[in-house]
Amino acid sequence: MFTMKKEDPRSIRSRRMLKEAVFTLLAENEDVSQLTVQKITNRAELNRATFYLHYEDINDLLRQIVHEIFDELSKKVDPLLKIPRSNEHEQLVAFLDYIYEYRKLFAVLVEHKGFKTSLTNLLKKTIQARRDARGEDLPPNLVSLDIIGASLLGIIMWWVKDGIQFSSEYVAEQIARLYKKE
Amino acid sequence: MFTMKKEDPRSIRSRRMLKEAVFTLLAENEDVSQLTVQKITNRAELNRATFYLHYEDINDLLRQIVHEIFDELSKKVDPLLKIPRSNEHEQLVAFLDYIYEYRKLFAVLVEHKGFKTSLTNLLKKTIQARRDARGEDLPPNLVSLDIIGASLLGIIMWWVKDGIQFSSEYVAEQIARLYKKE
DNA sequence: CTATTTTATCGACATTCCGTCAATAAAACA
DNA sequence: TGTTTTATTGACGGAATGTCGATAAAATAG
Repeated sequence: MFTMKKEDPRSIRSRRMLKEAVFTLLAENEDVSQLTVQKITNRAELNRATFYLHYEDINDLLRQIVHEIFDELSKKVDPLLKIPRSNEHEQLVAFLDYIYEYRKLFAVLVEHKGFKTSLTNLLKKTIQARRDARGEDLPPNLVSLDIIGASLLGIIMWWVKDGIQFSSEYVAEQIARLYKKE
Repeated sequence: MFTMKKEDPRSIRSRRMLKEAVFTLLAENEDVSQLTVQKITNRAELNRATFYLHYEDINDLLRQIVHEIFDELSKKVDPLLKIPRSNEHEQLVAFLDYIYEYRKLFAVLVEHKGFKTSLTNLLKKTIQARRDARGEDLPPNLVSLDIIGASLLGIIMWWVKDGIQFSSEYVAEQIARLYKKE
């Protein structure tokens, strides 16, 4: 049996308040570089020193927020990877729909290095899974995973930041056209 | 005849020193977010207040540096666009070679919004020029300029930040494979 | 060439943010 | 309930910011 060491409810509440403060501030500010510990703790109605008990700095807090979002995103993506490739378009749209749902947050976090790395890794993992599923009918002149991951990241960054008027369906179709050899 | 209002040589020298200070600091720091006006003016051996006479803030200074680099880059790219498409590969390699030359600076500046916009516009302009040159044999299922620009930006960002061990030749070939329908 | 005007640079000030104390308050536990 | 543990807090020193008036250097007029 695991002896789960109980966490002080004050800590849990403080961390929740700090994260919520970041969410509301980002929704107003639109710019991650304008965040200060001062603003965050004011919004969370906590002392500034309390922040440093839970996080090393603002980047550390953002890192953890990113981690949690990716846990959730991975949980939604992983089952999709098990579906056969006939549904590739639906898979892609479902994935993009999730991003669209969090587009404002993504538009901010996509500037964060850890976020870019996590998202790229998820994309590469997904592409690799598809290639594995396809088996032997791989095209001979293969584009490397790095390149595909980087280009997909670029498209998603553009979409959430400057092209959010386009639907998931449109972006999915454009991506399909780009990568499909015909 | 234009009456060029002469600039105070002190101003010219100060701006030059401040820009050079940024270059040397970025070459050491590797991180644009760690720049401070303090550090820049210390390195430039100028008073901190002098900085604010010439630039609004650090972003303003970076904006102007970006602008100058793109003036230079555009001058190199524009002639290439006039060459017929048989030399597309050489054009792409020449373009990437220029980026490779400034890769350390690019790796830093590519985080800057103005830089991304400028680079994307240049890429889109280049792609459009090629499409125009090709005339009527355009593929029916065209990928939008926005999408191609965004994916190329993503690839270049990855290259200068995480994949600089790869040669211009390699990246050019991968890009060609990605966008060429066969 | 000298005197005057213009303006670039500088030292200093108030403000804000940062990171870290010891003191206090709240939760966990015996 | 009384004791131990730990989360929260106010306060302090240091650093960066943006903006003064004072000074020094360049441009200009006589």
